[in-house]
Amino acid sequence: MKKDPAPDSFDLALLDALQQDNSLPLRELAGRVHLSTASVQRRIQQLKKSGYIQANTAVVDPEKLGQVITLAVEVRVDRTQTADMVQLRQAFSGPEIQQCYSITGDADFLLVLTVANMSVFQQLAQRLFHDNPNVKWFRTLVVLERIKTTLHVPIDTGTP
Amino acid sequence: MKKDPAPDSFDLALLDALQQDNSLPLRELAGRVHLSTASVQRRIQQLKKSGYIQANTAVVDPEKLGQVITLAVEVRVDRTQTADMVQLRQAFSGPEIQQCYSITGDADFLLVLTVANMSVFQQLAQRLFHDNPNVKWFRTLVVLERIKTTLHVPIDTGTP
DNA sequence: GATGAAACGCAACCGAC
DNA sequence: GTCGGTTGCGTTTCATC
Repeated sequence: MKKDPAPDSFDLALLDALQQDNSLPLRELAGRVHLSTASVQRRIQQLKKSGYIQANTAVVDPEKLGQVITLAVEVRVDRTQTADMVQLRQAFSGPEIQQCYSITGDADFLLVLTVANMSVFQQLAQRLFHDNPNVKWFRTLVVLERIKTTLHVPIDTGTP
Repeated sequence: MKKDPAPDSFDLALLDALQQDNSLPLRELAGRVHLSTASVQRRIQQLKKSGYIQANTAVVDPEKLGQVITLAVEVRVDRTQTADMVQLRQAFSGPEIQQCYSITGDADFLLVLTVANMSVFQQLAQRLFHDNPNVKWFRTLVVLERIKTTLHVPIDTGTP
C-alpha cells in the first residue's frame, strides 16, 4: 500500500480550476498554472487515481427538465442501530434523492431533492416516510430559490 | 428569439449518462443510445447551448483536502425585503458556502458547507451570522455522514 | 524522481451528402 | 442521420535537470 503524495500548490490550482470547468483544454490549464501540458495531464491522472477527483460530471438544469420544485426534508426516525441505518441509507439513496446527510439535532436525516410537482412528492413521501415504520416524523422545507447549488470544495490557492 | 426544441428520449439518455460521467468518449455514448457519434456530438452541443447542461465539473473529495466537517445551517432573518435579500444572497454565496437555498418554514435559509475544523466555522459564523444585524438566529446541524451528495437530476429514460 | 519539447495516434469536429 | 476529411486534442516518448 503506497501512500499518495500530498497535493502541492499546482495540484490545488488544478483542482480549483477543474471543479469550475473540467472541459478546459490542457493547454489552457497549463497556461494558468505555468506548467507544460504533459505535466498537467500527469497530475490530473494522478489526482483521479488517488481519489482527489471523484467524478467528472455534467451539471444539468433541473428546471429545464421540468423538475421545478426543490425540497429539503428533515427526517426523524426511531431506531438508528446498524441494521436500521443500512435500511435507511438505502431507502434515502434512490435516484430521486439528490442529497442525503445523516445529521445531529432533532432530525436524523436531511434530504434534498427535486420534483416536477407536489403530487410526485406526495407519492414519494408515502413510499419513503409514511410506509416506513421506522420514520417518526418528517418536516418538508419548500425551497423558494436555489441561490447556490454546487459541490465545490473551497480551495485556497494562495493567489486569488 | 427562437425556442429550443424539447429534448427527446435520446437527449434524456445522454443527459443521464453525462451527469454520471462527462468524460465518456462520443463512441461510448453513441453505443449506449444507439446513435452515431456525429449525432451525439451535435446533440450535446445543442444541450449545452440551450442550457440543459449548465456546466462540466470535476467532483473533488472534500475529506481528501482536509475539509472533514460538513455542516448544514438553518438561518432565520428579520427582514426579507428586496434590498435585504440582495445583501443576504451575496453574503451566503461566498466560496466557503457549497449550497444556499431560501426556504419556507421557521428558517429563511438553508446552507450546506464544509470546513477543516470547528474554529474555522466559528470564525465564519461570526462573520456571516453574528456580525449581520439582520440574522435573528441560526441553527447548526452537524453532518455525521454524507450518504449521498450529488446534483443529479432524476431522468426517466424509459429504459432503466 | 519530475519536467518540458516534440512526435504520435486518436477523437472531436464540420462540412457535404 | 450518415459519411469522410481535417483539425485539434490527449497521450507517449525522450532528453534534461
